[in-house]
Amino acid sequence: MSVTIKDVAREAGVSVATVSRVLNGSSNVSEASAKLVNETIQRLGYSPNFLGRNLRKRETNVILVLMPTSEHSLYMKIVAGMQNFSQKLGYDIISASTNATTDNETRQLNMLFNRTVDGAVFLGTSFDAETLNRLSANYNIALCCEGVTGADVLTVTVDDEQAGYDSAKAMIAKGHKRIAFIGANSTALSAIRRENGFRRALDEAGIPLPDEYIYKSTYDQENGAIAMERFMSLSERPTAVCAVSDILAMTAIRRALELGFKVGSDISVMGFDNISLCELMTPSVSTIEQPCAAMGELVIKKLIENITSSEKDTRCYTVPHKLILRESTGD
Amino acid sequence: MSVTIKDVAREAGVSVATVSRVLNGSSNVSEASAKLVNETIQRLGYSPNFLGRNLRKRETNVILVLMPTSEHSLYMKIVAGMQNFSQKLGYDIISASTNATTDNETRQLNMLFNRTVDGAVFLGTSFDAETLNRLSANYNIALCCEGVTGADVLTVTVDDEQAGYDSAKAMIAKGHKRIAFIGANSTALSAIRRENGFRRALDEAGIPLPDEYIYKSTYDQENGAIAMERFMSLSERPTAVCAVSDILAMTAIRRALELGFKVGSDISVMGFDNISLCELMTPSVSTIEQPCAAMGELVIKKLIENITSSEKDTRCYTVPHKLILRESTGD
DNA sequence: GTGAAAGCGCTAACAC
DNA sequence: GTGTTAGCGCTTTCAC
Repeated sequence: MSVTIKDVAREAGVSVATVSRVLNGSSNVSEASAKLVNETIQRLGYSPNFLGRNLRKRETNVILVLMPTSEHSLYMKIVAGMQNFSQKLGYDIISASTNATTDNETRQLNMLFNRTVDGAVFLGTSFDAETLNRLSANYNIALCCEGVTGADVLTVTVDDEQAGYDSAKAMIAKGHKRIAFIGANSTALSAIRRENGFRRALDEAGIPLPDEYIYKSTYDQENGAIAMERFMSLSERPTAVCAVSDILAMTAIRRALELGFKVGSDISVMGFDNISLCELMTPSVSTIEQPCAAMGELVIKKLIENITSSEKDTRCYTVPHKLILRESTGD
Repeated sequence: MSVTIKDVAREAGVSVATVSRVLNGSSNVSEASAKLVNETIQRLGYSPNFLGRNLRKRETNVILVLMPTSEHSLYMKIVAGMQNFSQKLGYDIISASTNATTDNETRQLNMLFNRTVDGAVFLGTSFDAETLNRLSANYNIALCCEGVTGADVLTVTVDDEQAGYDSAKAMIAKGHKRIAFIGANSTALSAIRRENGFRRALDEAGIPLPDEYIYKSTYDQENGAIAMERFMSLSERPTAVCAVSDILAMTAIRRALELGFKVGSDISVMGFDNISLCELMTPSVSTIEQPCAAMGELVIKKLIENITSSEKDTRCYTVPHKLILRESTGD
């Protein structure tokens, strides 16, 4: 049914080795046979079976990307960046969503164990440092976007502490003196670091931070609304809010509007990520941009280096973020 | 380096055949050796190499999903539905974005040609009917969400004509007499059908449809704003607008707000798809829901049937849509 | 119930 | 330049 290298060899009157050579661009083949073979390939509609090839070469040139959810445009942008870049290096990217469950994550990782892919990058993971270290010792893996404390694994993120600092600093620069924070009390390292940066900025500016100005829960979108409601019911309301994600900022904004406040004047709101919706919303959302394409490219570059080299780079790389001011902070 | 079935066999003191048998749950193996083999597998941390297995079995149990863009939550929801479902049938889903270019699409399809996957489903495609028919003759493919005229290929969509009809009908039921339409003059069959349904509803109700009430361009988000601007500058402004996508509806809404109109009273707007943002936006967006999970499940079910059977089902299946009214139409 | 051996489609020595 | 051949890791007859 399916045409194989053998068929091509027979039809072209050469050996399978010769066909393989033209397939792989080997120089040791005469122009004449190359032409003949290529014509035969065309004529038979032959396409090499990569199961055979990959089995023999013990590599697949495919990298798996695992993410907690595929319904977050941030991840999609990162994956797109990876795809564009890896293509040039002859690698394919395939991706899967784990729904943030360890079960799914473990199951998806089988592709790594069963040698269907050469490496994996986690856009957030539910594995602990120990598990990751064990994985990293035996396979080529990397973390992107979200690091894990104590994990001695190749990692690419923004400088979350500095980004949190910059976010707060932007509000301070606008003259705000009462600034609240919507965080996440998950174990997410990025959220913790952003909060640390936020606190440092207020600290440096001598701005007090009452406990009621900090709302920490999960990344679930409704928490933005809950936080805002809580803030705006305080006797001394904040005039600005920094959130650890755009989605949280957006639902916070929506609730503020519903409560009758003018966003951008009564209350300013900063997001984080710069997902495409930031521009679409009314008001548009100020935020810290994560450079998705750059992060994706760097992590893929480093991971492929690990795959193709004998030594393993397990360092943590940082890419530059960017402050973007829009209507939600009165710009 | 990597532990193979041979290692397990040697360590357990049995033949590779026996190991293979316990791996595949064959009944013809004594309880004793099964136990022994399983222990050895555990001890050595063995994981079967699927390249070898798939090569031998000539199947991968993997299905490829190709989509124009991964930054559309509609597609992500469909893929999620597919994933949850296919898992039960022992299949994995991998997905890739084509950025709507034939080049990318062709390149991605190599996974089908090189036998890395058993089948492919297109969430929209740039291939013409002839190409698809040729593909379908030699491989297991399916279309989901977006059909192609003349393509004799397994297809699953909503009844777009009826959905367009229902969208307009909902506006008519609310008493609107001047209803405009934001469409797409792309070759997208769904957009054409939705427009046909829209026209039928107005026709049946005896409502005139001046040319200026139809704005057709591409699915690019800015076109919603352009359309709305055009509509609202007419001497006789429409009081309702139906769009072929939520994104177009949302940018239309945003522009209407910017122009000082009250959305839901001055102008009602209907979207299409029911992406999660519909609820998040202010005002929330009325729409026609596409049943993502149901579409994903059905197409995967049918495709797997094709893969595992000798005859090929190339019919077109339809799944039920749902009208959802929210604030943007004054509800 | 178990093992020996063939072979899935391919690449890469090795010989010529 | 080219062909022969071994073997990647696995499943599956076929004997026993």
